[in-house]
Amino acid sequence: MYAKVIVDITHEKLDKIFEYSIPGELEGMLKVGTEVLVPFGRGNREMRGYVVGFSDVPEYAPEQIKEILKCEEDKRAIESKLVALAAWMKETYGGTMIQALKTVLPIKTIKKTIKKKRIRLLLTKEEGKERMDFYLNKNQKARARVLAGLLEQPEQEYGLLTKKLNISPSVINALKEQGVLEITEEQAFRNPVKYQKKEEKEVLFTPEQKNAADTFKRDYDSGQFGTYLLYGVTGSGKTEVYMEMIQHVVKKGRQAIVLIPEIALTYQTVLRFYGKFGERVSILNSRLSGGERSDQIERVKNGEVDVMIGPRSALFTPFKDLGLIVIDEEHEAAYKSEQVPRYHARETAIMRGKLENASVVLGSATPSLEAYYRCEKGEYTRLTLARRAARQALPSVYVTDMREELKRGNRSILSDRLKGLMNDRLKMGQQIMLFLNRRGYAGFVSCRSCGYVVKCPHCDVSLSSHKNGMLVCHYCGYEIRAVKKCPSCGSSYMGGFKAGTEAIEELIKREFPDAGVLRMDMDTTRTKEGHERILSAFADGEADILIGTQMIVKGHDFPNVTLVGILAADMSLYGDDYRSAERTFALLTQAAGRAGRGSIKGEVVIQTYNPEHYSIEKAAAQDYEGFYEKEMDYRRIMGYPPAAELLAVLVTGEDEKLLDTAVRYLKEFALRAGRNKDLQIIGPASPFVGKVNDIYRRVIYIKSKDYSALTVMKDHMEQYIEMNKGFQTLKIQFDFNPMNIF
DNA sequence: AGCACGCCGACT
DNA sequence: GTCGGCGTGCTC
Repeated sequence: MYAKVIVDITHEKLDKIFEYSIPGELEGMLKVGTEVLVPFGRGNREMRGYVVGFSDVPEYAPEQIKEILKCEEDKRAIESKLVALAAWMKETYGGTMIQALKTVLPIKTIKKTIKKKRIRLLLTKEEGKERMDFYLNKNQKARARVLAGLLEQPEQEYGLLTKKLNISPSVINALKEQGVLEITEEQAFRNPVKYQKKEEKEVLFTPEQKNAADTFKRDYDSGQFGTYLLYGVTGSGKTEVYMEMIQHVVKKGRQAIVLIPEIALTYQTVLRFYGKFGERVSILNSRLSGGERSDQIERVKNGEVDVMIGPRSALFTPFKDLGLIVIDEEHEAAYKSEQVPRYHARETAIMRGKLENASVVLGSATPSLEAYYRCEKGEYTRLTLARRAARQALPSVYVTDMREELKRGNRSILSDRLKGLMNDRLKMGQQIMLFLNRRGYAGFVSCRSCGYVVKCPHCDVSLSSHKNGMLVCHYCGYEIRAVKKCPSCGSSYMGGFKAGTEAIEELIKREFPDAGVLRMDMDTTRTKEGHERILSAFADGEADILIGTQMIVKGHDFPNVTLVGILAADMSLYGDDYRSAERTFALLTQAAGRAGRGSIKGEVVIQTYNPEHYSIEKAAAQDYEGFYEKEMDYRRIMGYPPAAELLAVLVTGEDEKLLDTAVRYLKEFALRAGRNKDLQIIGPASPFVGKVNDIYRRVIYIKSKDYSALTVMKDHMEQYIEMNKGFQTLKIQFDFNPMNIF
């Protein structure tokens, strides 16, 4: 037997799998993920590595294969479990083992950049000069180079110095021996958030909240570590329930991970956790510097942290004894990775839970169809919070049909009803949120005469018009001046489909000149903390109206908001994507849930051209179950997840002809390989966006009732691709149950 | 990364 | 000749 071993993933050159033979006494003791000690390199120095697979036949020249020295079964079980998780991810989502390991053990890569080795000169200026003459006399050029560098700046980074001066490690070592310099490794952990633990307020739970927490605790205490769906309407107090569960787990000496979509990871949310768990909480987010990130990991390893809050990647926090993983807003698309391995945090969390005997709690007001479906099948336990925590009523929701408005001669973006209600609120000093549902369409420019649409020459998407008179591609950043005349028919009726937040802001300011207006979108939040600033300004009552896109839906609680207007509610219905209806329903429900969080009952106006579509109808009625039934029917008929399993094979390349041939071969191979199986193979198709940055894209879809049939197919295809040189210039990615149809 | 190998200039 | 520094390349 032979074992595949990964030695160290921090250095690119070693970033591959090595093969070792397994000595008799270790036979049967090794598993995927086990840490082993192996001889490495010419000097056979001992190195730590991880087993990532096995084989009966060696792939490498057998006479050159060395033996594993020993295995350390339990010593560092944490990382071993994470490696085992990586192996599962590779199997389930495709890609290489190294890619999987890099996602799961990012600590090491980052650690090196932080735990920076530095070189410090130990000599004074005079001593240095003397030494320098000595080296020059002996013609020791490299040593002189280093010394000269250090005389200029006595302390420098190891990597920087060696690269800049082209110095090999042997030179540094020699100088160290001579006492000219020393090598230091800095290490100081910072805590990114300063705060004080507030004295705990007594939380009064509603019967529903208590019931949910108690069910969890009972199972947990009896050693049942399952998956729960905490299905609670907006404002039902899911966070309190999470915290109660976490506290239970922490009291038993175990740790918890809380996943939050990046956009919802606001200071406010984090503060609530700090208030309860004090310094033993840590956060990971993209705004932390590399140093701060690795400090947090170091704190975790030292056992200084009980609760880690962060986005998808925080799932891999190396806790010693993980007891609970919470995934808030479980339906969010951000939980699916866009990079290989394209894993879903929900499934991966459940797998990690299995490996570590931890429970998983998924929370949402609008659960993903997947999660709800698994509840129906009895795989997850459902915990329901049907009422708002402070007993506020759910808001009243009105749907206005914009076609009717048009017929009545109202050509404005605002329906008469919304405008009327807005005037009311402004008079009463209450706040309004206007939510614009735009996904990719708004702002494109077309010819009203011939229908010509201005597109990006490098990407297969239309350009968006910006206020500064430029047309911009949101995929590659390409920019041109706005055209006045149609390049196709020459007519001058070129017009933008103005529906961006900017345009709406202008209109609102004109319509309500006395109201304070804030706008929040990609442009206004680009700066660091811009997001936070706008939200807190609005919370402090500095403006009456907040206009924004998806991002205003999450996070802050605004008790003074009593009216929510949803403009162009059906925008997200127009993608030919099987998840459009689900996304629309979730967005509308979440947006509507922003209204009436305080003591006054809220109202919501949904403006649409499609009032009879079930996602809008059911969202207006706040009827999740009704929506679920309808949507599941559709998924069943069409064979989309979660009714069936779907694998997208995305192939990209610069040479369109080659791409087409390769994809045709790949499909033929899939047909042959899946001949006797219950598979459906569709395509190849040009995706919705067929070209990005001059790279063409094609996609093949494979459907099956059985997920494992798809992973088997993926393995076959991976082999086929590796064997055939023709695929070398192309990039092929597998996406299981993709979040959108490409 | 870190180790050994082999090249090349300097010196007994 | 040989000693020792320095760059290069490889690691199952």
